Amino acid sequence: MDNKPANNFLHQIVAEDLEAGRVSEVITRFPPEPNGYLHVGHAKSICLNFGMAERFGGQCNLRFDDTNPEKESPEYVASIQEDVRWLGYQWAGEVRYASSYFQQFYDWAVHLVEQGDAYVCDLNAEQAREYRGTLTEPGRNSPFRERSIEDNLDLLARMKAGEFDEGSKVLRAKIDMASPNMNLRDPILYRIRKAVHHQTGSEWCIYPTYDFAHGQEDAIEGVTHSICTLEFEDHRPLYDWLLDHLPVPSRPRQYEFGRLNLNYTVTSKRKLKQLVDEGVVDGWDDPRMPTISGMRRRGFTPAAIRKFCEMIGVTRSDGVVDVAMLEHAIRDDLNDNAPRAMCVLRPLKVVLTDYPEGQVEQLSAPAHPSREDLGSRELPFTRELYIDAGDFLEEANKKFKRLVLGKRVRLRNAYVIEADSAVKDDAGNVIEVHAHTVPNTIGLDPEDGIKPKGVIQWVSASAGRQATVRLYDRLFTDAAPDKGDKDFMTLVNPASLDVVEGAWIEPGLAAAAPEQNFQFEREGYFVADRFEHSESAPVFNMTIGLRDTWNNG
RNA sequence: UGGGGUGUCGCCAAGCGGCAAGGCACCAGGUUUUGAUCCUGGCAUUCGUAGGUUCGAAUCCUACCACCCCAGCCA
Repeated sequence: MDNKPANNFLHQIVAEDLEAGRVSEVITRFPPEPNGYLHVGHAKSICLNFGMAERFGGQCNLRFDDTNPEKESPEYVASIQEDVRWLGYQWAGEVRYASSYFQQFYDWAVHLVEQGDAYVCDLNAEQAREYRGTLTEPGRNSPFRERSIEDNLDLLARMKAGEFDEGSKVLRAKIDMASPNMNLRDPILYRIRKAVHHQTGSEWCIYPTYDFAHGQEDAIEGVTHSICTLEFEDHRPLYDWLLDHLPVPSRPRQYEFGRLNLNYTVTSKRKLKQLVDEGVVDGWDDPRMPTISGMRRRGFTPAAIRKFCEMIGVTRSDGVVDVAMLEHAIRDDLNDNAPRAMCVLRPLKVVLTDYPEGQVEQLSAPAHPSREDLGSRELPFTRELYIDAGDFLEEANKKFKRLVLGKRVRLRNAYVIEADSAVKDDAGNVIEVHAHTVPNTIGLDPEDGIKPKGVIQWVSASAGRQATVRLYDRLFTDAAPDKGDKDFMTLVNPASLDVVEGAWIEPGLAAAAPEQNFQFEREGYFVADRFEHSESAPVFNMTIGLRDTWNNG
């Protein structure tokens, strides 16, 4: 309970509350609305809320804030639970739903009316907007503001009974139409929505607004610290007003933190949904998406995402985090834990003219340079093999540490070879390289003392397997696709996906389990696709390339 | 021009009156059968600006400036 990652201002608040005895235990909650898939911004909130409970020995609830049936669906309810679990968190007890408290909310609405603190208003949406005033001008009281308690009670009951049309009436709190805080200008508590709700069906035709639900949900669940993002700060006075005017069972407190912004990324459910709906990506879990499920499919690990959230911290300032930090987090995890393997993305055949046809040597290579516990794998070595086309040049300067005619290069985990000639097609393209092995160089330097310039990966042409490898680049070409009046849809990177159909992989890779991570040496980290990879038709997704400091940055 | 916030290195972020942590990125070396990893070193005489209080301020006070949020019967 006391081995903490970094400290942040909320940890301090909670620690002080515990110490002062203001709360005896910490109860937090992660309250998504099931109207989209969770994204990396939610991961920050999840890590914060669940992490807080973990750190202080409390509990964290998963509660769906399902007060708007028109935008929600069971698909989202399911995906959200899966994502939270995948991140490694366990919520306290059963999953909760705001909708399961609807009767209580209604009873409290009646309570407010009886106290003279709420009234039924017949203004339509446009009229209500007019009466609300503007940022600089106070609003005016609704002509329905002074209805009698009896009338309000009757009208509210009939709203609930379905007697009125959508939009014709709302229940509003009677606070202050002249408040400089717009949220206090008689905020709407209930609206009529004759929609089927994914949890309550047709039981209700009036639904509470966020403001009339959130604080009470927290109070019902005994939430002590209700953590939300900065844009709800102006709602806190209303959150408190409602709790002060209702006979709630506990008194939660709201605290706000700055939401996560990532450059080259959009994190808005609306925009992510648009990318999905317009087919820019293949779905919410497309590996290019910053959704939890997209990152999962891309090969990110829960540990890396949690590490990232720890790195960026929690504050009240809203900044833009460099995606390089997210990339660092996943590289760091995978460098430690991903087995190494070899994959040739752009195959160029090499024939070792001195190597006997039909001969196969089973070479053994460690799965990881420092993790002996990860074991080793067998690499069949044969006369014909593939290297990457980018690893050969007929002639090159000394900076080029790969294969050059007349020069040597080490085949990773195998022999040093020397290139003799290049075979070209009619157009002059190199289609094959003839080379020979330097004897006795498995695990040893050449006996003549002439060391190879570099090391390159290879795959046996006869024993290797072919695979589909998907290479990804950032989804947006602009560092701030979300900012200003730019249309983010026009900033989509046309080259964000590159599907390589004819890649060659070392034989053992075909048997990889879906979601297994690897480092394809000298290329990057890859993962066997969660849904489409199979031993007979291997499919790998690039998680992130290796850091490359070759051409000065 | 109303209200609520935030301003510390290119980015994130410690700092809570005693003399600017750390991470990312970047740069320079070293090791290396991954141009990776790893290791070493460098990287804010200065904390939005201007005043003030104090022996002493990023930390307190004042004014100003910049940016973000709020006028959904969304959350």
